[in-house]
Amino acid sequence: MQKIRTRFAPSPTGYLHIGGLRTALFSYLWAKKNKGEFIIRIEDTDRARLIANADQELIDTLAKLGINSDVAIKHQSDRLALYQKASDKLIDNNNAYRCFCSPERLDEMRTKQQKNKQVPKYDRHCLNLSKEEIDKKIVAGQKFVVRFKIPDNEIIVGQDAVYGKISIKGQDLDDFVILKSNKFPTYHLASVVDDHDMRISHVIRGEEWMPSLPKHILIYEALKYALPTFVHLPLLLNPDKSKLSKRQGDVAVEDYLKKGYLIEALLNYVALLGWNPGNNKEFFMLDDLIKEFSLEKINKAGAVFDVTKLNWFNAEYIRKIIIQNDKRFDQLISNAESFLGKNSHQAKKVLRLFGSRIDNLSQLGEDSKFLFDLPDYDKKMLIFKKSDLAKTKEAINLALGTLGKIHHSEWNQDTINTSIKDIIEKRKLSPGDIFWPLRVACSGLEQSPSPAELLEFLGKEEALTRVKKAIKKLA
RNA sequence: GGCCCCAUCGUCUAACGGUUAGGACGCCAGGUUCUCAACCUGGUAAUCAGGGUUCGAUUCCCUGUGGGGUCACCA
Repeated sequence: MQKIRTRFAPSPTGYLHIGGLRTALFSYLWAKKNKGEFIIRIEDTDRARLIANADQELIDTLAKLGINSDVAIKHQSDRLALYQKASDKLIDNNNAYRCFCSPERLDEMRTKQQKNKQVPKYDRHCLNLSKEEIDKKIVAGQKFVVRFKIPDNEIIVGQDAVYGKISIKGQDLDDFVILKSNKFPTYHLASVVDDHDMRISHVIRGEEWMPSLPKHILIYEALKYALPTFVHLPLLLNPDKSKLSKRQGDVAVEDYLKKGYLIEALLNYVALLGWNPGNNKEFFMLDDLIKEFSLEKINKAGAVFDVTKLNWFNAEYIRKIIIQNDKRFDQLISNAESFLGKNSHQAKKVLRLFGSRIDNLSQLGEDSKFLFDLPDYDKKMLIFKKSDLAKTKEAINLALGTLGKIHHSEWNQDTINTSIKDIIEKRKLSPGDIFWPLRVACSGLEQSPSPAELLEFLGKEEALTRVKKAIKKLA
């Protein structure tokens, strides 16, 4: 049995994209499910678009999410000899040829073709250069690229684990470049050579690569490499169904992390884009995904990336973690701290108060502001809609008296609630008569966590100060 | 435009050729209640169209339509 080996091969031209994350995740899951190996490989063959340190940031972001390479990470730029060798072999076997056409000539050719409503395609100007001509040009220092020679009249048939059989006529293909004039390989050559060299069993990548699958198959065959299993993943889409891109909303994984999305939620949501477990289960931690992932359940149609549902997952995870109160809660707290600024030392208590009221940690700062700085409010706000001024005054004064008698050590929700309910019963008040003004007194808001929670959070001293302030307003 | 791929509620999706087409998000309503959220209950909403094949098509085939991807010395 062949060992399952997958890879994620980003090019270091920017940050990790949500779509990239999904591809990396599926590759990782398939390897882990089969006790195989997952490999990260850096495809840095485009020298022009290269961004310094982007490779490391890509790797770090994946690591944060729990996705790590099982072997040392290689860069294609360190392996040029390998591609050169493959290119030479292809030339020797007459599967490829040198092309000395200048970019200007190619541009001209293409515009002419387009003007004539033809498909832009290399005209094979250099296909039949004689050995002497080639040598002369090389000696003269002329730059050249190496092009793969597409066999005429051949139908290339490929097999994909998701899409099944896909076939294309050779005549629809262009003699594509495999080695650039700077001796760097193009993606097509480099990825085939590397996937073979690294004994990749499953090539898992986005659907946008499907049109070049025939080219890759041709290279595999010309190089006499055994074909891996190809797995093309349906695209992630914008709400308008175009390929997910930075237009409306963020696409960088780091942006989501910075905005307060939890890793668990991100992975869970992304895993369910283009894949399903075959049942109604929808909560998956990484380990569950490894257990249940399968290639058969990958969809063909693209999936819209819908932040609304991500938000729901995020809210669910925030609540779950707070309720379970295990070590993940500590991580959540330190995560929350970054959104609370100078009040970060209160992160744990703020989370308890707002955990069920937010779907994102980034809301914490704004939502909890009133706890640290009471906003001004109108005195009319203190009167419950089904109550009146007299009753409100009576209730809040009674509350002040009762609360004042609670010892500091007893100052908690339960005691507070018991005392207030005691007043309600004895004085035949309705809960709204007393709870409502207490809420407004503590928060200056009409919507907030319950008064008892607020009172406890504020602590006896600050709580009573706010209640007294309310009484003064009513006077 | 050429080539390739795709098509179930608004979105993510389920359904050996036989189901009142299921679940989730969202939305709406009700319940709980001092507010909001959470929570519970219910509701809303889909097989792109037309032809076949079949006793029977969401499902298989064809055509159309729609959407997307791709056509670089970028990946």
